[in-house]
Amino acid sequence: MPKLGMEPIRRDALIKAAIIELGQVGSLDVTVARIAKRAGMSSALAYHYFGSKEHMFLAAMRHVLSVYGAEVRGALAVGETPQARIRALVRVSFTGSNFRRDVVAAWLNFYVMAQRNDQAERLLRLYQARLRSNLRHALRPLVGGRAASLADGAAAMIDGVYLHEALGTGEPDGARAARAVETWLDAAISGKAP
Amino acid sequence: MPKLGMEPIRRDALIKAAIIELGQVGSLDVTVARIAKRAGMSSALAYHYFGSKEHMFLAAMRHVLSVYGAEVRGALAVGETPQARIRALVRVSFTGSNFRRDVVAAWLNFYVMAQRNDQAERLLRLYQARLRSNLRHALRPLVGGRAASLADGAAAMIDGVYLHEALGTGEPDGARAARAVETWLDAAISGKAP
Amino acid sequence: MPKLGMEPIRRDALIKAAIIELGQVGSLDVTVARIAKRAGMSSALAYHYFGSKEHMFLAAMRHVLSVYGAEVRGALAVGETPQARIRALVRVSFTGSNFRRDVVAAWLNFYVMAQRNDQAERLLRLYQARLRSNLRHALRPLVGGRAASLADGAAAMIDGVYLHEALGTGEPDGARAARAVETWLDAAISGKAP
Amino acid sequence: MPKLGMEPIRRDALIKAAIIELGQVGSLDVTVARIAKRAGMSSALAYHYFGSKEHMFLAAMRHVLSVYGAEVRGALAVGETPQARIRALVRVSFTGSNFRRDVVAAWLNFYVMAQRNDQAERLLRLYQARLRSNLRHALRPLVGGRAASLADGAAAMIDGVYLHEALGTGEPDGARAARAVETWLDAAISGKAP
DNA sequence: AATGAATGAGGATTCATTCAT
DNA sequence: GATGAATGAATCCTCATTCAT
Repeated sequence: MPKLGMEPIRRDALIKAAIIELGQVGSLDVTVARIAKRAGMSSALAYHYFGSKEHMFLAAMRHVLSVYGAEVRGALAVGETPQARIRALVRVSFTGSNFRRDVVAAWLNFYVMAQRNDQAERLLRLYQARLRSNLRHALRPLVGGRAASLADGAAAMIDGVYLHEALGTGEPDGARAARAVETWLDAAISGKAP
Repeated sequence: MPKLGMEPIRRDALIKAAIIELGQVGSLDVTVARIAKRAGMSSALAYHYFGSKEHMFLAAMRHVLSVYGAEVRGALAVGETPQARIRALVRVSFTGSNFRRDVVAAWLNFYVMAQRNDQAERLLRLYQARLRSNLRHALRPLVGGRAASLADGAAAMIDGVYLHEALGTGEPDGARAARAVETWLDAAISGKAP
Repeated sequence: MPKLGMEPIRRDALIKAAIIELGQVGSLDVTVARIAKRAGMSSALAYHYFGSKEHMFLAAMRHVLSVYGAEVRGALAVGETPQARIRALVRVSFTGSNFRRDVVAAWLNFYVMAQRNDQAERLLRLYQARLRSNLRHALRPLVGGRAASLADGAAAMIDGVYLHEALGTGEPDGARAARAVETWLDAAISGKAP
Repeated sequence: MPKLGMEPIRRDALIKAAIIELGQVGSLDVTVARIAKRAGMSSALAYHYFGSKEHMFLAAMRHVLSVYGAEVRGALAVGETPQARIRALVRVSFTGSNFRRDVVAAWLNFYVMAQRNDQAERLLRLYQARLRSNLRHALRPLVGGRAASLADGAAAMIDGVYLHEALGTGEPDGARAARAVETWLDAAISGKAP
């Protein structure tokens, strides 16, 4: 029997390396060879496991999204009041593994990829739909019929702030970012606008 | 006899072609040959005028930014009340040449480019600084000390909505986008949050 | 306990798979992995048994040739008159396992292989020499001194018809092919030409 | 104005180099780089002119076929009697540029290519159809209704002899090859077989 | 001013082959 | 006996870029 069970380990290493390279190089032009090297293997092996560069990036994207999704679920489970749940939803985007420099940069590239790759587009839409849906549910008890429109706005706001961070030098400041979104949300919630 | 004054015409054609290609292909991988072809000339001539692909993209970026800047100035000049000026600032981002499908996509790629190219980064920062500054000035009469923070928020919101449009299928809807931002701004202005 | 006698079974499966793939893909570019997969094993095992891709192809070639040779011997044993023996020699080439679509295509590739591989060339020459020799022996009672030249012609004719079938669409028609050769042989035998 | 009119020269050089390499290496695995080098240019230029390796091979094939076609037309124009025309048709296949060692080997590879490439298959069929048609026309005055079947036989015979030469060592002997075919044809023409 | 010609360098992808278990 | 793991070495193809004319 050969050495077994390498596949998940290798895939994982490649996905992580891809995200780091994506963040470092800042574009989808990252070489498969570079990613493989960072992951400690030959590029041929990377192909063996992913079949193509594109598939590798999609896997990386799925990984980022699933981590995000898991943290969202975790945060929602903890929040007891609607306010707490909203706060949690916002904070998750700007915390921990979702707000690391390289992950933020990777996101930006996923957006670019989504313009050409259907799979990527679908993933991105899915993420956005979930985010909006979660926000809507949390907002409804507070603002009733305005929930939908506020949720859309909050989602845009989150992504906008996120985008700004993709450009900043130095490590992004999640606390500040979250506060910016929350400030707006508070104002909007208590505001009269539809 | 050599044709006189061809230079600005050629440069312009290339810049416009670059933006269109950028929007169409959706990534910086557009080839110089394709751009030149669309602009009706050989790629060698493109190099003659711009020296490198990067310079060409930077010129395209500057073009987009300067069009935007001009429209902002025009809009500010017309607006008489602070409210009108804010409204104008927001609308400009989602109108006409600033909100065409390809321009939006080009913009996204400028963000990517800014992660590696200092010039591009500077241009983008400059744009953001100006946008914030303009918003601040317009907001001060209405919210006083909260102007700075509201301006930052509005800027993020604008870019966030813009980003969402970059992904949407079909032509982006500028009126809806502008309304989304304005709704938020109104709420924030009348809100109690800092 | 290790299974006993797996070797011949595995080798056989690989050889058969190689021929099928050769016929299907239509060139020597077939990958070892594909052949092994079709044969129901890992490519590593294919290497275990054959040492190299080339050896595997040579084995396949030998297999095809030996099947052919066996059928020739069988046919000759049955034929009682010279005419019957000639007829048998011709028919064998266009019957059964020697005239299956994939075998015909494989044959064509053996010709290509023979241009670079000495072993392959030797095998091919051997086959041709035997075919000619058999034809000569069968022809001698009928045409005496013209046997050698007629045998050469018949051999060329057989291969030419065979080649044409390798290109045809649909399953090759052995009966028609055999008849074409026989018609010529009959004419030549009764002809005045040397 | 740049250096002009290189295209036909380069294409020609590449086609010729491709045929030589094909004959030398003996398989379609010839590297584009090798061909380009032999033709005295970079492989990038080869791609510039042909777009792909496949297209280059197809062009080579077309070249070989068109040379052959031209020689056939020339030979037919000269032949005055049916016998002379038949003789000419046979001899052309075994003379000059159609019977050079490398060209013969190239042919063999065209057959292989035809198994996977539709264009190649079409070209090969076209060649065969024309050869048969020419033979039929020349044979009709001599054998009437048997012309079609004799033409098919002759075509197979020609290709068969040709195939045998692809394997021979040393320069092929065209005269002998032609004689072999002619002997058969004479016998068949004067024979009683249909 | 303008362009066809030309290439070096690089990157994705494939595959025969080896090896540890 | 059997195979997943692993890679070096190609090879195709692309493209930014340069240059002679």
